[in-house]
Amino acid sequence: MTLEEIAKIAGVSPATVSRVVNNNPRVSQETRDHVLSVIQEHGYTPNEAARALASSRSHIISLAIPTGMETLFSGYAKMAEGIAHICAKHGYHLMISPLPMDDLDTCMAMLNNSPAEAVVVANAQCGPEFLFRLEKEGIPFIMRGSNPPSPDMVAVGPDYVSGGYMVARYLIGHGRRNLAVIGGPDFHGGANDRMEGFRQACIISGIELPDERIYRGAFLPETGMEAIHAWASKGIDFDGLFCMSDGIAVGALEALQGHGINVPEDISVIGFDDSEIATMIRPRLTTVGHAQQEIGERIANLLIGWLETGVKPAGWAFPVHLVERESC
Amino acid sequence: MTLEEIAKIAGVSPATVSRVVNNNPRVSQETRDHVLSVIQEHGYTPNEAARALASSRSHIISLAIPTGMETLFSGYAKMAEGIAHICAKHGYHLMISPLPMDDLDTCMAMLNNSPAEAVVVANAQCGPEFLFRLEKEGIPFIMRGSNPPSPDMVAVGPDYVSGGYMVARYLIGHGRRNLAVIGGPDFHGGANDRMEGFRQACIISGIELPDERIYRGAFLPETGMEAIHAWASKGIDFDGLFCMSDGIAVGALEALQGHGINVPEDISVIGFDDSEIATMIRPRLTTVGHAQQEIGERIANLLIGWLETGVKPAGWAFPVHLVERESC
DNA sequence: ATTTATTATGAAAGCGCTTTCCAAGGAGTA
DNA sequence: TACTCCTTGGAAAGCGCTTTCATAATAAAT
Repeated sequence: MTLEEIAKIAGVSPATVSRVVNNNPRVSQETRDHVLSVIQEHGYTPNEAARALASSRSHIISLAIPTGMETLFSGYAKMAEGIAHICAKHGYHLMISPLPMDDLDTCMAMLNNSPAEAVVVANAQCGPEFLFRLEKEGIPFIMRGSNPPSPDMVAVGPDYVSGGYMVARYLIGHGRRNLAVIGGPDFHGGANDRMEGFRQACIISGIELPDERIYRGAFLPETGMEAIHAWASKGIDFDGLFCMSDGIAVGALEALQGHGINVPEDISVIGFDDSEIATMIRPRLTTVGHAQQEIGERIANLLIGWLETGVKPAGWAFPVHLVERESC
Repeated sequence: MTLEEIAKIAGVSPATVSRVVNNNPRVSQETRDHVLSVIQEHGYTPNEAARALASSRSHIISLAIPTGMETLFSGYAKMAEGIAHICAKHGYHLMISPLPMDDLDTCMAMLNNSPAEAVVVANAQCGPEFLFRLEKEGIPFIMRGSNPPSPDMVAVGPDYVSGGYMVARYLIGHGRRNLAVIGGPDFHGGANDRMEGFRQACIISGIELPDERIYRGAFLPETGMEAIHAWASKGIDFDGLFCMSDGIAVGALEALQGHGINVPEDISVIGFDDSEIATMIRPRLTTVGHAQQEIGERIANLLIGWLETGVKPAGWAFPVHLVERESC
């Protein structure tokens, strides 16, 4: 079934059918209903390729993720579903593009070879150069995260600053005074945001946070273990620990156990992300949750709006919430 | 830059450029090199939409996953990356389509509205009806898994039968004689395969496996807990437990602890999938691993081959391996 | 030298849709 | 009545590529 055939059957021109299909108002209600019924009856589905060619709009959004980071990707699964959900609703499609972030030229080539007309960057893991390249090439994109490298990039993600703030206040509320932090990479905007919020809360509460009790590394269990061991060997003491990801917390918890330290008796530990593992380890991890799927939905809505209207939207920070479990 | 412009610059016809771009052998090496250099110099990228329209080949593969099963989806992340990787290599693209599996008509409509020309079904979780629909509509597809509902569907996945076999033998090798199994849904081919292999090993080893020690449910921690509690309340005893997924094992382990049973001292527990949690829980879970990414790559290669040659490939079962950790 | 098989290239007709431009008719206005 | 304005619908020109068919050129066979 092609548009033209439908036109013939309905006794109208192809232009009219196209208008009906695309909700163009320049058709009388009468004609519209008639065409619609013919379409219904004959089960017509527009050819996406033809539509894309004629309108130079592919209706395809690409989700860029760094290759080799399966774990990260799986963390973004809920977001992906949120995006896909909204896409489907608006007749868009979600494509996933694992990109070798260490080779930006290849990345751009892959993106250019793809039919996607916009991209959501799912990792602040990659440095900012990638984002600058996207901007330079004029590809509409939204980054999932906060703290974009340039103020006119649009970022949508959890409100990490208040996340960090919340954690510190909670720890302090539990009587902890000697706080420590194990965080993500230095260049990671989200990690820096969490740090900032955490610091603010410390200042407000009149609590010191010496640099030696801050350890930055990857968002992985290994980093957690490293940090604990490093501190232990230097005899650095603390009673409240903020791990910037649940993965880090898993490692930290294990190392702590190894050193015969009890959680939550001796020290309180808080993670971040409220991922699945949080309920699977012992003690169950107190952590900070954010609405992954909702974020995905917002990103998709914003991006689609941008594509349709041509006006770049503003970013958005989603509130986060503390999930109390057993590690504090 | 369009093909036509390249043709003009190179002083050849559009047809020739097209042939060069598509590796059509009907071009002399000389011409080919020349055109290629012009393309290189001017940075030409073919328009995917036009190509799709003219050839009615979108080069897009859809990964169908059931909506709302984020956890499952995340489990398939590595596979997705494998697929995407091979796709990229062959100029294909991977689209993800969360489908409401409870409404097959909607599923098919969504698939038909998408530009995908083939699909990989990532969940044996959905009943077989979906697969039959795909077959009826003549959409090329490969299911990830084993034991397809119809013999002429192509399935690619881990060799679950030998996985189950391996587990039983291992348990028995550890001196366990009273075996028990907590498994996935009855309609799940993969679960049934594991069961079959497990049974075979029992028979060969002359070990009884009474039905009361087999509990089937979802692939979730809850199922593991239910099973343990059910058995405990009935006073059913066992010393070797096979959980058909790591998730189930997590629940079982927890329930076991709740009943004051020690693992691995009192009973040995083996999971399945070698997912991330396996190393994060205590005791670290002995489990069965399979090459997720490799499976994805194979699926993609097979599907692309099918698309290019038109001949339906044969399915494939990947060997699995036992990962020894602390729960046995 | 003539015919036949081969190979390399171009011309041109679409693929199925969108969109601009134009025409016709009806309503509103002077 | 003559004029302008607005609404609805059609005609037709592409969008950028693929692919069939024809043709020219070259090689092989007779």
